[in-house]
Amino acid sequence: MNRKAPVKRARAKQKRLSADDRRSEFVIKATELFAEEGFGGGTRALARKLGVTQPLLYRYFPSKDDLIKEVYRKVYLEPLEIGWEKVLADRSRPLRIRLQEFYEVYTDAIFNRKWLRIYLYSGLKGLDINRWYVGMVKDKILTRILRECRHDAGLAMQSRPSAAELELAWVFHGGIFYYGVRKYIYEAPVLEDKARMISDALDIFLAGFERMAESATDRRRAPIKIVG
Amino acid sequence: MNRKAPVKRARAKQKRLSADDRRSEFVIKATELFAEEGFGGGTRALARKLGVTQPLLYRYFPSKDDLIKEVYRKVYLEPLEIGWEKVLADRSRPLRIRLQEFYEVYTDAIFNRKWLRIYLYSGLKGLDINRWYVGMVKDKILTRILRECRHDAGLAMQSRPSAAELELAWVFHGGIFYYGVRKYIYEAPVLEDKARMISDALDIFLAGFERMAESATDRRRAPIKIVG
DNA sequence: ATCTCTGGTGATCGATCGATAAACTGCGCC
DNA sequence: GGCGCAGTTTATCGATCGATCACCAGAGAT
Repeated sequence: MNRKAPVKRARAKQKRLSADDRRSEFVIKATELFAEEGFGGGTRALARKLGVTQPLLYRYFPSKDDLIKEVYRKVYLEPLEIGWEKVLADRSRPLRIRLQEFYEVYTDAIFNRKWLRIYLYSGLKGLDINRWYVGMVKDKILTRILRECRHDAGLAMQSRPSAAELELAWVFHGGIFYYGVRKYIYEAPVLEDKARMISDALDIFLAGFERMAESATDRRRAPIKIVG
Repeated sequence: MNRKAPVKRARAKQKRLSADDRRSEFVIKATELFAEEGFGGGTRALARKLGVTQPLLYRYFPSKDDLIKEVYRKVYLEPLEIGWEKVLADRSRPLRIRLQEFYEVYTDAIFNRKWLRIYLYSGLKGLDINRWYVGMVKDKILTRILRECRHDAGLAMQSRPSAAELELAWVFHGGIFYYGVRKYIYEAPVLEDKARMISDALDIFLAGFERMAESATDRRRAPIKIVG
């Protein structure tokens, strides 16, 4: 056998990229792959998506875990790039409008198959970054929303929201989040008008907050008991 | 080499079980394993949990996939065994009480690490059984709740709830569901009093439903589009 | 034209995966 | 008390996984 034949390489395309480009291409395609297959997705499948061979991955990342960490970083930090802090805090505009705009922008950022699946997969792994993100939502979004609500209702300011208030905000926030899960994870039919969904959810949240604020001032809430 | 030495077996315990017992033990332990590791969890790790060897699995299940299917069946069908249909429909009791009791019982059934994790893992796989469950929640729970709400508010009965109403119910339901996810998946601190959380969520849902019902009587809403 | 640096490949290793076949062992039955 | 079957193990296969190594090739500098 002539093993020395200079096999004229019929490679589809010799894709010679700069190190930075190749590296970020790895992260992008890895995000897509892991979003679909979970983090158990293979490095060979990933290389195939790039049109390169598998060992090349290890020129850019010491291990698969390091690649995964980069995927986390990118996914979790992406939605934070929108400056929604100011949207919520800008008291020159009506609270209702601010909340509506914030949730429209926020859900625009995270309601897509890729983000939601990576988020759920990493949540199931119980990673620190996931806990950090949940804490961030609590501190930077829900606490801020509650502060604005209290201000809007003319209530006394307090450094930290009560546990019940916070839970109210979480249930509201979670309800909206679950809309994205139903649409992009379960692929179930949903009310197509997302803005309308947010608007309706806001209606009942704000009404509920006012009710709770009122009842908290005059009478103590009677505990609910269920017998049966 | 004396390869025929009758090695007196020092097995910890010869656990000789009946076929039925062994089989259900496989399903139980597989549920625990897959809940923690995902369905990528290995058959050897599963066997180790049972204190048996790995090939034994294949005496009871043709393949790992068949075992997984049994896990699905068990997990998805378990919460259905409570007869919550009657709890919701029993009009001799106040609606508010019925809803409170239903959600307390329902969440007692599904708010645990095992159930929620299996549910999320299988949801990410996009299986038919998951779609079936979501459809079941819609038809058997949310639609029924809305029907009872309409009846309670003295509104005209309609065979199927409007898309906006359904979405309202979904956001409410999802908000409660997300409480379980936060507690058992993210292991984040939550308001410990689950009944109180349900009660508060119900307050704002019912108030929101009434508001929507009122506004629907005087002015017409724009038509809503549903997309699969 | 050649040297060199670096992006990229081919071959392969050890571990682990799901699955199979054959041997063994303990319990119930006659 | 020995037979037989059902429950279990030992050994092993082929595929696939992440990772490593030596080598190749193409673009820019000289």
